Amino acid sequence: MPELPDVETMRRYLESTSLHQEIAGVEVHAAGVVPSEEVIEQTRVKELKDALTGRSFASTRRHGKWMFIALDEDSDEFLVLHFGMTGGLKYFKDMEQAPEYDRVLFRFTNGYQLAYLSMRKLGEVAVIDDVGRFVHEKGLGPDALDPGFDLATFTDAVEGRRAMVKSILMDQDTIAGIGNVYSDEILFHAGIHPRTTINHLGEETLEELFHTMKDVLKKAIEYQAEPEQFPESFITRHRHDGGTCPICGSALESVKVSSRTAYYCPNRQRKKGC
DNA sequence: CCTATAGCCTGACGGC
DNA sequence: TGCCGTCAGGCTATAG
Repeated sequence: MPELPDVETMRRYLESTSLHQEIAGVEVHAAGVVPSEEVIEQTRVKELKDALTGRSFASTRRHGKWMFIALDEDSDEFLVLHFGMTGGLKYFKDMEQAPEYDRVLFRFTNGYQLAYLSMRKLGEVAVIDDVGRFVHEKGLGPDALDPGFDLATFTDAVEGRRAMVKSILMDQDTIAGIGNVYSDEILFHAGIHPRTTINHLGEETLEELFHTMKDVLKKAIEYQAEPEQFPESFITRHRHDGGTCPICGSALESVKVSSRTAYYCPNRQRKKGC
């Protein structure tokens, strides 16, 4: 689930539910998501609780697949969330409504609580004091939907590189926010075979790829990153064994790229060069 | 620079 | 039904 459109949807969900309420307490049900060596695990959990209790969520930001939540209006401290492959958020009141796999629970004084869920515990919950530095230290590239991330920046970033185009799209150091599913969706609409090496794309195709990337991500956000709501022309709901192209009806094929399974339409996505 | 692989963690699914 | 292998929308570290 959690690629850029999903995280953006969750960010909006958090904004519409959880801002400006005092945090009464924090429960960590699975310390695994609070990064630490085992010996200092309890210390890190305590740090998280101490940093949040009595504060409130003031505003949110997102960079790629990372969400940042400001603690109080003029604080430099941020709660940072990453959702791994199976993470999510749920705001609820009664414990009967508690979701499965709630790893960290932020309890508000109004009796409601926000749960950070992660079935596979592959995400991360931490408190940081400088978003810019955090993004820099992670080596993240520009957020895919940042208006400042324009065509020229994109072509500069891939200039001289010869990796497969799907690998480039998924490389968080190059562009932050795109994962396996949306790279497939983007390449499908751009008509590019996932194993095409990027140096074999002509200038025009590269430009089309860039605009398609922006369009697909924006469109997915419009539909709250819910594949069931996506237009029929999207490949996401069809990207499984036995799936067919929603446009031409061809049987979809799959191939490994960066150890991930890429689904594509062999008719509409011709390998270009290489 | 690039690819492939393993590992983290848990659950779903298919085959026998 | 149970057991086993494989795979899954993430990221990192490592080797070649």
